[in-house]
Amino acid sequence: MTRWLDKAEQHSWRAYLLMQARLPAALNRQLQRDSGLSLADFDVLVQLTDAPARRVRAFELCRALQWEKSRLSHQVRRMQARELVTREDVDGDGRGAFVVLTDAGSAAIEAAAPLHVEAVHRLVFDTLTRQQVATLGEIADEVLGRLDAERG
Amino acid sequence: MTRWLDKAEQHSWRAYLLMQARLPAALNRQLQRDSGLSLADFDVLVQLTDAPARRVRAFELCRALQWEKSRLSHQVRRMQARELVTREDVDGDGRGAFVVLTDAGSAAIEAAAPLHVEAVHRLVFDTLTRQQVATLGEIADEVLGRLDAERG
DNA sequence: CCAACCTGGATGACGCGTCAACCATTCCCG
DNA sequence: CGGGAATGGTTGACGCGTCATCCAGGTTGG
Repeated sequence: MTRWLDKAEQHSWRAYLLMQARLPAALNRQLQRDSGLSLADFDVLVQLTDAPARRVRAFELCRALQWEKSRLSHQVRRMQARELVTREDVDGDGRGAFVVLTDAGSAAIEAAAPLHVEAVHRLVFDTLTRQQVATLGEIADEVLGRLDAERG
Repeated sequence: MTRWLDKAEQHSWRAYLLMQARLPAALNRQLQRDSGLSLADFDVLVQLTDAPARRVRAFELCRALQWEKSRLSHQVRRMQARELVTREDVDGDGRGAFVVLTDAGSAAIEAAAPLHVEAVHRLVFDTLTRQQVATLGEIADEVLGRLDAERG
């Protein structure tokens, strides 16, 4: 016997699905329009900005961003083509690769960050109460816990 | 002066972003593994199942799903290749097109639906309180309102 | 009537994301 | 040692999603 969703669950689920489709799209458009960056670009650049010598090992980027390696590889290739980052060999480990922030990349994220965080404020936090913000965090933590549990 | 995110906002935001990346991915994998369908396939098939004569005008599907027309067109092309749907001309309007559910499509979603809703229960609703479910809906409605206002 | 406009839809290019396969290097253990 | 397993990374194919562009068929106003 299938457990279907009740009225309240259905409404919340539908609304959540819609938000989850439209919010990233809106933030992406804003970033793209104002700074020529995508959300994925932004995430990578943030990690590199916070790193010593503006460089991070690829596998560490994967860990920090929770990305799989092939995803990072593709992303870095595209960003390299736009000269936001470069790759460098690691001496001491012939397999490894550093992803290195370029000056252009640095400039791009410094320009983008304030506009992006402002958009996040406008679209999300300005309309939510402290309580709602707290609950959002709890919900996400719960679901993430479930996801981790499921993967064993 | 940029308004950065405070501690609580930052935690909620990060957790939300992570959930939003991993939850659809997990649901997609489940659906793909158990039924050979994607979430996008599922959404389209649901609409068609609820429709008289198992067919809906393309532009009505766009309205119902909040998709843009090119997205639907691409999706229908892929689904048609797998014989989940077909297209039919509309008599009375030479531009229009019906998207029509096939028997294979009908069988696919009937098999997929119970497993999918079960996964949604397991990953989301089983761990949330009624209050959290309600708040999730409120949050999504707030943000969707903001998004609509911005496009105003 | 017909030209301008609007609507419904398709297409191509590109970025994002996953999966599977592959390759080189390094590690580890018998 | 030497050979198999693990690690770090790349690549190709494919589905998803957006944007810009195009097109045919309708609609409307002068």
